[in-house]
Amino acid sequence: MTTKLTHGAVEALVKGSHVENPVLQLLNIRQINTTGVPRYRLIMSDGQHYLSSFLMATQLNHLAEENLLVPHCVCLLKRTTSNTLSDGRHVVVIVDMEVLKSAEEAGEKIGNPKSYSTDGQLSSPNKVSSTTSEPSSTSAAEGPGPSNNSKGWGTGFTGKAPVKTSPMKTFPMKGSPMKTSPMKASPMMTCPMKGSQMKGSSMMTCPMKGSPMKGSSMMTSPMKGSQMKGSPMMTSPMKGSPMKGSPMMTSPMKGSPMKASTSSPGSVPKVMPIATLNPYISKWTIRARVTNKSNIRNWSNSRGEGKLFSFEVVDESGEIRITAFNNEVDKFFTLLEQGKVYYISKATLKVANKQYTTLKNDYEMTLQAHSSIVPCTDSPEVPVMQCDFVPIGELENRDKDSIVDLIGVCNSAEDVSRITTKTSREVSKRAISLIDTTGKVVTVTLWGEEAEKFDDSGQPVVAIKGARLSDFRGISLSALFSSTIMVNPDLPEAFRLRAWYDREGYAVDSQSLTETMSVSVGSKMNWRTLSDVKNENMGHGEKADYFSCVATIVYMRKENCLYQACPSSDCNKKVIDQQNGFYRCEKCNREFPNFKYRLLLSANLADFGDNQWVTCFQETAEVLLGRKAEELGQLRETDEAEFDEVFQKANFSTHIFKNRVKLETYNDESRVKVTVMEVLPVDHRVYSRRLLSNIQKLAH
DNA sequence: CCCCCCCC
Repeated sequence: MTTKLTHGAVEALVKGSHVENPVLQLLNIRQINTTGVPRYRLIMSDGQHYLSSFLMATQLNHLAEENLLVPHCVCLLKRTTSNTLSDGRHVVVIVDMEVLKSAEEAGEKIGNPKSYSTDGQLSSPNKVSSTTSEPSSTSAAEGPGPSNNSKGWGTGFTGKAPVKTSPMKTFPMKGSPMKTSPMKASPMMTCPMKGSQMKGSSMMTCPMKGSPMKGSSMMTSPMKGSQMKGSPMMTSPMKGSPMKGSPMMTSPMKGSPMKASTSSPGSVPKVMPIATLNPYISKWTIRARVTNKSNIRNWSNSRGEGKLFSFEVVDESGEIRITAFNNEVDKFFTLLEQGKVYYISKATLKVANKQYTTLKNDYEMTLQAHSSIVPCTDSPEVPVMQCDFVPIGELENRDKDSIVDLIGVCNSAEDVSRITTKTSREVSKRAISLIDTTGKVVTVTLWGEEAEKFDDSGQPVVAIKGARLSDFRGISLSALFSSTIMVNPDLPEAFRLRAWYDREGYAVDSQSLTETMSVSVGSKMNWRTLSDVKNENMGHGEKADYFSCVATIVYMRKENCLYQACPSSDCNKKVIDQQNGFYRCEKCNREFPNFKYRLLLSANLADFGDNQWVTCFQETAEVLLGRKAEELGQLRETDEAEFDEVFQKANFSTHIFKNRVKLETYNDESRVKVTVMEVLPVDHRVYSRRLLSNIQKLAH
């Protein structure tokens, strides 16, 4: 059975008319650059027409690399954008697609497609290329792969064609709308809505309305800093947001209208999608919204010194980071406002260092002296931000140090505190706790002004773009300088979360990925059952092992639990009663008229599966028995019934035990010795789901 | 050309 292609789709895609999930056949694929991140240009056919000007967004490169994009395969184009290069040529950027039928299954070229002319001036789709771009039977039969021919159709996109559009003039600095001092660290510097103009914003239904969030102050809203005056209908922080519910806001992959993003002809420049930019295209203009503008920072290193700032921009196709240095800082810093849209051209593209980038773009941009940035006043369709939220329950599967976008309801937050860093800097920090529909909770640390200004009242929805995953206390996150923190953002995810939390989420038996609060201060819990300790041969290694368990004391040897120790403050050696009123310490080689009582308690701990003898020294034994060693020593001498009572009371009590386990050998006999390092109360915050599920998981 | 991202 032959596959039905979507006739007319090529034309529709080029013109930017809406066409729902068109099915096209790949006739050829070619890598158009030989260095850097590969970019692929495709010839696609709808059975009637073919067009060679399909450009694949790099996030789809895996399809080519996995050899799925073999000529004649049939593809479902789930998301595209149509654009016109500055020389007038049309490009269809494939942002998302899937292969419906392999080349093998599809068999051969479907129909007898003719070349689709993309421009009145162009008689063929390959004006800029050699004949290799024709999907003749021979070339179409070629498999994918980089072209060795530097003059092949791959060069067609490198901007060698004449440019019709006149370059933009650099926007003058005077009369800059920036009101705050550039150097002032505003708390809203990371908020996408900062400084956004509310005027003329159309009302939109606000899913947040009537939710408990209404009690949250405007101070925590991403709308903070917006010019709200003259918006009398504003009843909710979310309402009237210029974010306009763009479906592309959070997921570039779904629901994009396939509307041409080219501007109307005239003085406005032709605009290219960010996703199509690469260092091999020399002439381009993007129209994009500033989403995350940094402060100006100075640097000084062996290579020199200077100042810089960076910002991120987003359009419907993608996002990119842009950095300005020195003179360009002076030129552009005040011009660029968070949340506003600009035409940007003539900056330098370079490969982004993935180590530092939080954005989904293989490239980043550096502004140059001749770069042009011009405000775009009317562009509501430009999305506000792109987030790729990772469910909190998914975080366990992500690598340490990876950068993630996160959204959740802030169900609790620490107070802000001041800490001193290793480099003796003082900084504010605040840990907040986020929960989402996975029922998992994670702690995120906010820093600096983000920490100071954060308001958790009303249990707001918090979205964080670009937080770093850490393995501290299990799993936790830290906001970065480059993170964007949005409180009650106008995002579909936020509305869903709000509804979920208010309906049921507030009551779910949540499970924290981050070890919290009283337990495990400074160290990670390594939960084990007592049978695990044996089964895993814990302590048999060269170094001791440490584990934590929840267990019940089932027996304590009260005989010999106390000994008479050297009274020297740093010596706990057992002393010898000289029977003359003096006590001798062999270690100190001294006799003392007194001694101190020390505890050395052997106890048998049990959990549901096993039991284990452990040793508790002074501090831990005192916690278990609820008495000081000295007290117990006196009691044993004066009131044996009361002394017994202490043990009776402590027996069958349940605690969290943090233990050290090590194989010890004496007299050729090896046995595992478990020493209790710390005894903690069974705190329901910890001894809840996580612990139980871990124990259950570990038990089987 | 930066790339600091802190603390328990």
